[in-house]
Amino acid sequence: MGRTGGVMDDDEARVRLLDAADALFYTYGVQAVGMDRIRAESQVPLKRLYRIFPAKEALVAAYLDRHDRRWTAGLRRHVAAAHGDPREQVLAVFDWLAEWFDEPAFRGCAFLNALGELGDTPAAVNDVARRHKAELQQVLNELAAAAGGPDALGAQLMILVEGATAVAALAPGPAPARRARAMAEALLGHAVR
Amino acid sequence: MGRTGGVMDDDEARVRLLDAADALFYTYGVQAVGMDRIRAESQVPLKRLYRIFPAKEALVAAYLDRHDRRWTAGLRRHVAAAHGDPREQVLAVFDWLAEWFDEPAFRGCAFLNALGELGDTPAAVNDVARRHKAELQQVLNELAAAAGGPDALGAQLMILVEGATAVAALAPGPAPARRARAMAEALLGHAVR
DNA sequence: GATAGGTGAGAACGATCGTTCTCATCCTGG
DNA sequence: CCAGGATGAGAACGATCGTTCTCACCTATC
Repeated sequence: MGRTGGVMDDDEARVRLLDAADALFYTYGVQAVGMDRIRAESQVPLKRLYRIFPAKEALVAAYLDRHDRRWTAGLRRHVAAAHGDPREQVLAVFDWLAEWFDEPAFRGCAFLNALGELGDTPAAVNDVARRHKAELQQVLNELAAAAGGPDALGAQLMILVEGATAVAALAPGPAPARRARAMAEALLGHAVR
Repeated sequence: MGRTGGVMDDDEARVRLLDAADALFYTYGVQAVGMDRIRAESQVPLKRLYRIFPAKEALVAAYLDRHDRRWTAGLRRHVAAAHGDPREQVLAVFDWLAEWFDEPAFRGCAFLNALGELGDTPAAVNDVARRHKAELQQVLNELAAAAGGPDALGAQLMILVEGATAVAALAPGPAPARRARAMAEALLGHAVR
C-alpha cells in the first residue's frame, strides 16, 4: 500500500509543510514567503506540496487553522493548570500571554497580521481569523462567568488581551501582559463588591 | 519657472499620490497594491511618480508618515476640544476612537498592519510605526498626568486604546471603544481615591 | 515660426512568484 | 531480471510587479 513507513509519507509531509508555513508565514508575512521557500524549509518536493495543498491559499488557511488550534489549546491548558480559584484562572490568561510575548519568535497576533496583509480576500483567511477571535472571546466569557464577574467582564478581558498583544507586537517582552494582568485584577476586585 | 500654476505641479502631484497611497495601501495592504494602481488612482504619470518618490519604499514610508501625522493631530484636536476637565479629556480619546471605528474605511491600525505585513524590513516602516506608537503613548501619558492618575495610567490607557482598535479591526463599529471608555472611567475612579 | 528641453502615455525589461511539466530514477510486482 | 507506475529535482511557463526607456507631443524662448 505504500503508506507503511516509507521515507516520508503524506502525513509527515503535511506536518513538515505546516511547520515550515507556520515559521515562515508568521515571521515574514504570507506574501513575502514564496512556495519555493516553503519547499526548501520543509524539504518536501513541490509536486508533493501541491498534491497535499492544491494552492497557496489552501496552505495559508491550513497554517492559520493549525495555529489557531494550538494557540487556543495552549491557553486553555495553561488556564486549566492554574490554581482552582476562578479568579486565579482569569489572571492565568495574562501569565500565559507574558510567556508568549517573551518567545523570541513572537510577532503579534498571526490572525490580525494575516488579515491586515490580505484584506477580506481570500475568504478562508477571514473565516479562520473570525473563528479564532470568537473562540478566544468564548474562553474569556467562560472564565468571566466562573469568576462571578458582570456580563461585560468577558468583553473587557478581550480588550485587555488584544491590547497587551498589540502593544507587545511593537515592544516585545512580558511587560504589557503584566500591566494587563493588573488591570484585570482591578476589574475582578470591582466585580466582587 | 514652470511652477506658476501649470496643469499639475509637483506639490499637487505629491498630494494626489499620497491620497491614493493612503486609500489603497490602507484598504488592500501594501504588497497587494502595485505602483500602476497608484498611478491610475492618482492620475499622476509613472514618470512623475518616480521623480517624486524614487521607489515604492519611499512612497510607503511617506504614506505612513502622513497617516501618522493626520491621525495623531486628529486625536489631539478632538481631545483639546473636549470639556476642560482633564478626566473628560481622557475619555474623549475613546469617543474619538468610536468615531474612527465607525468609518466605513476603518481597517485597524495602519502601522500594525504594515508591520505585520512587511516585518522588520524596510527599516523605514519600522521607524514610522515605532514613532507613531511612542507619540500616542506620550499623548496618553500627558493626559494621564493631567488627570492626576498614577504613573501606570498612561500605559494602561495605551493597552485600552490598542485593545479596542484590535477588537474593532475584526468587528468594526463603536462598541469596543465604548467598552474601553467604561474601563478608563473605572481606572480614573480608582485613581481618585 | 523654428527649435530644444521637458512631459505624458504606455511599451519594455528584468526579476519574482505561483503553478505545471519533463524526465531521469527508483521501487514494486511478476 | 524486467516492465511500469510513481517520485523527486528542478526546469519551464505565464502572470505580475517594480522600474526604466521610447517616442510623439507640447511649451517656451530667440
